[in-house]
Amino acid sequence: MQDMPAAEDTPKPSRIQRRNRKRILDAALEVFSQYGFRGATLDQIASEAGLSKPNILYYFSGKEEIHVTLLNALMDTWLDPLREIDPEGDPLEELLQYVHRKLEMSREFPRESRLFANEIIHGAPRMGPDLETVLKPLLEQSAAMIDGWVAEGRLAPVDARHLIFSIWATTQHYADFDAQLQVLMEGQDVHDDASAYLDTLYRRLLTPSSDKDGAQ
Amino acid sequence: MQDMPAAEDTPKPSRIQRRNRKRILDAALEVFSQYGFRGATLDQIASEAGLSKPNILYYFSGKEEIHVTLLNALMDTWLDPLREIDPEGDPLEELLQYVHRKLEMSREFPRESRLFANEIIHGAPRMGPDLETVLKPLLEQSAAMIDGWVAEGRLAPVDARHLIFSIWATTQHYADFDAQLQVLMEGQDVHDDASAYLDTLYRRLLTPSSDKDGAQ
DNA sequence: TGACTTTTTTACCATTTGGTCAAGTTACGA
DNA sequence: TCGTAACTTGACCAAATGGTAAAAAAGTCA
Repeated sequence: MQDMPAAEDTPKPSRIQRRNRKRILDAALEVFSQYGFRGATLDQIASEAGLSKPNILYYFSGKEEIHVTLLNALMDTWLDPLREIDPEGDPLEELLQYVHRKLEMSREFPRESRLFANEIIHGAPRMGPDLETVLKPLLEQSAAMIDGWVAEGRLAPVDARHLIFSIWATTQHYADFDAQLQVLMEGQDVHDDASAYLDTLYRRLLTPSSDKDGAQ
Repeated sequence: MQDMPAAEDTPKPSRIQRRNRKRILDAALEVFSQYGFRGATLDQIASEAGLSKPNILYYFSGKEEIHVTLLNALMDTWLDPLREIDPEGDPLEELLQYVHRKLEMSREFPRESRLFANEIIHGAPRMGPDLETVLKPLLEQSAAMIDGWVAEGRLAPVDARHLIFSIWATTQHYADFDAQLQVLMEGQDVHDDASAYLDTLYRRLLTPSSDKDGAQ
């Protein structure tokens, strides 16, 4: 955490300041997630936010800073579901709940998902540090927890890291590839079916063989 | 198929013409997949191709045409693995083979995967028609085949369309989110583990219960 | 080799776009 | 109500970028 550029360290964000920064970030999320970093223009963001371009640059030092701000804010909420897994809970149910929470986030925050996906696809030029310092430790911790569950025989043997990757992939897919799904499943209730399918998928993968001492 | 602009309908592409068009498309794939459509510049593509910018515009009418050409060419090879599923083969093995072929494509053609992902994430502005006319029929056909297998009890009950979506998601993830994986799994042999994991995942999902007549 | 076609390059635009600046305008405490 | 600080804007840049035009160069074939 070596931020705080010593220039303007939020002494006390005024009411109007908070409001406008929020407007800008909302607009930027919309525009960036739709057109990508280079595809988005400050004019678009300004127009979407209902502010003038110079006014936007009054609140943020540049296009880049807006993008980075969004990405940082995103990272936290994005990983919340993973943090909420209870190591004391029932392994299978905890993981299934994680899947469902993640899928729910794809439905509720598709723009955030696409913003993130876009950043990673392009090599994560602005997220390298965060991935290393925030995501990686959390992955390691979660993987260790899952490994523990497997060792105790409370989950079927599974590669913990790739399990997590596949949960990310399958759930975020519904947000990131929405345009494709719209064409392929026009009108159908994609998310409800997805929820049922993913439940089946991970239940069959993770349910320990009920032989002899088999868990529940 | 209402193309063929009546202007230049490839009478006979000269040797040098084929060579340069290929160079340009190679370079464009590299640049587009890395920076996205708007993020890529003709100068970059030209430099990567070892040609001058005007020279590129001699072979393609514009940036857009290069991109569309790439996308169209991609669609075909991209769907080949799905077409190769043998309706007469063993259901489980056919589908597992499909998974492995798809994963292999992610390893061999990550740029193509990212190009495609990028296009879809941004709303598929240049692929709408192709998705409808090429992808959708193929999906329907494949889903029908899988439904048939399930009905015969040769596969565990499963939502065929979402099964296919999840295969796409999990395999392409390894190409599209490579930057993230590099950080999280530095140095490790991601693909081999992925291959084993996905095999387990889909085997457990699809293996029909070995009881007498199956069904749940 | 000479006439003709294909390919390549050297300048050059016109527009877009991120960003600046100085001059307003508004909010707010004393 | 006045003064100061916070906020907003119109007018502008400079650089980047997609694309054009016309001439030069390189092939090609008789």
